[in-house]
Amino acid sequence: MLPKGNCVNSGNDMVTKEELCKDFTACPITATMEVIGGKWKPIILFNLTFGTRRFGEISVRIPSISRKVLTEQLKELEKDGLVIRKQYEEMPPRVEYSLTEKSKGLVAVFKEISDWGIKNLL
Amino acid sequence: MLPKGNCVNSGNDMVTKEELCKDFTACPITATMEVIGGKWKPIILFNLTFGTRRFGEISVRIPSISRKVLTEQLKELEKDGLVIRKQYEEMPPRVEYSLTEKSKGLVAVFKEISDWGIKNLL
DNA sequence: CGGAATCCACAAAGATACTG
DNA sequence: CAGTATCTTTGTGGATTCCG
Repeated sequence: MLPKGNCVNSGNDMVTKEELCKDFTACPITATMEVIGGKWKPIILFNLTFGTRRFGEISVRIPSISRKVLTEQLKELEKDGLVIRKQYEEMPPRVEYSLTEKSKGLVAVFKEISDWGIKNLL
Repeated sequence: MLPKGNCVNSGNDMVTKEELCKDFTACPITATMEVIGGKWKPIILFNLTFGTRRFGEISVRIPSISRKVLTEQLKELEKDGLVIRKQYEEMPPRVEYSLTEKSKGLVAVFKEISDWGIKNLL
């Protein structure tokens, strides 16, 4: 028996090592950070909280991200169900990205992160 | 002039490129993620939200992090003023880590992240 | 315009062994 | 117990070129 308290439940009860590992894999913090974490995803998602954006718009608003990386990140976000990609068959091409119902719930998360950052870092 | 809306202010007003870049460097989301982001820091900090922990305790509760990386991450967190390191001159040695006033404000952040993860990912 | 493909550099992380 | 030191491995991001 180990003291209870992995990332999921870090209280003071006792827990077996098996439960610890099991809980660890189901840690909501880890799971969320894997999906919205990383260097760029929070900024991309936060950008989209203000509405639908074209690829080029996002690129302009986040000047320091390369288009290659932006493409990769958007693909991952789409795969995880956090953004919707809508492609218009026009010339020149147009692609629009927007949040999903799932990711709209992240607005509260970004608000907390932003508030903390303003208060403690800026 | 560009459409206004970097990571800080992604509304629809107009903004100069200079303002865009200026705002970008001051983005509270980016600033916060640089300090609490990464693969391990959220878990480490979340662990400490339950109280003071010894190095070995943290290591047990986060089985998948190596002690070397845990040491590195704790050092960075200490440098950024997010954890306090208290060393007892005993044999065997004892080192305790705890949150600072600054990082205690992150509890709300982790709550939001955790709630969203439970609802949408687990 | 919105990518895809390729190559490259660097930093972060893991493995292992050792120590006050 | 709580780290260091060293080496190796992995992965993320950058630069460039090309395409429908």
